[in-house]
Amino acid sequence: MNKRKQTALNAIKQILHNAGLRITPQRVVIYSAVLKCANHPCAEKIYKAISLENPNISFDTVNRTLISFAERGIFNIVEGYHTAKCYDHNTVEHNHYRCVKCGEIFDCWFKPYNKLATPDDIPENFAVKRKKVIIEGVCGKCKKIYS
Amino acid sequence: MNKRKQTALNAIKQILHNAGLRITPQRVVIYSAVLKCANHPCAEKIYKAISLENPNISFDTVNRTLISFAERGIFNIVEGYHTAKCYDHNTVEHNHYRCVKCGEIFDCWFKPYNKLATPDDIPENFAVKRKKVIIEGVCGKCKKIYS
DNA sequence: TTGACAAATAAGAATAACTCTTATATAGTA
DNA sequence: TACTATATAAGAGTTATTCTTATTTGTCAA
Repeated sequence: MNKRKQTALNAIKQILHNAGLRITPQRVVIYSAVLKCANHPCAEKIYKAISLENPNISFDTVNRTLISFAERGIFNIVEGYHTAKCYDHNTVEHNHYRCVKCGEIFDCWFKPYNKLATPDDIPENFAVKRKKVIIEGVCGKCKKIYS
Repeated sequence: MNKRKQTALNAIKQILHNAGLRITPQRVVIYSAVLKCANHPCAEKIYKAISLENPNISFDTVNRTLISFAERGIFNIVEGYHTAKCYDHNTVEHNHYRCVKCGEIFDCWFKPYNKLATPDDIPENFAVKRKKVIIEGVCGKCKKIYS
């Protein structure tokens, strides 16, 4: 293992440790796979991505691991649309574009969306934690198909 | 049937007709049930609400009907969170509060959210249709339970 | 007003995405 | 190193659809 990989491995271990999670080979593999994945993968996608090199990691472990990562804030779950849960390894505040045809998610880094006003009709005793913006539309790929 | 009910029935028939859908007794029942329901019901909830008086309407019909209503803009599907699809009969532009503990949805009628700026990093060829705000937090009920 | 026929429905099977159960294994610490 | 709470694998179970097939029914055109 070269130096860069060693450093990355230590970083992962640190993150798991800080989250109060035991460091298992499965978790290291799953964490790395999500980081490596360009977009917002679901459990199935990660499972497929790792299973060739790690045929002994079960789907259940992938799913459970991703959920526990999300619960501890290591990843976020993308605001969903009744499809499989998708994970976002970038926990810096940002929003999402979403294609209503294919469900593809794109990041939106438009700053003003991070400082939206707080609404004036908050339900009784509702404690606001965060505000998210979803920009719905049709992506370039789907526009071609449907027009 | 009294006059008010007659008028309501005609209104439903008009809506279905305008949407290019055939007027069936099942659709009238399902449409009315969603209107009568206070919050944002899922197919299961509507099925349960109507099945006592209409034991011969199948769950599949309820589900299929709600989806076809949503496809034609009669209802909206609430931006979901990996639970059953929830429907919103109010198609006037508004946003939603969402309890991250129990998933309950509340309407947000804060006007400024209806005129958000268009972001400056729209992906190549992405056609923006609408922008939604989701205000995440913990509802009063759940705050009591978890504290 | 009555056929014709595309659309809609009921019932049950099939599927997708988890979620649980149980037995086994293993990190982390005492 | 031994112990024990955690974590894992494998497979069964659950939830929320979604599909298939046979049957029925709105709607329109004659």
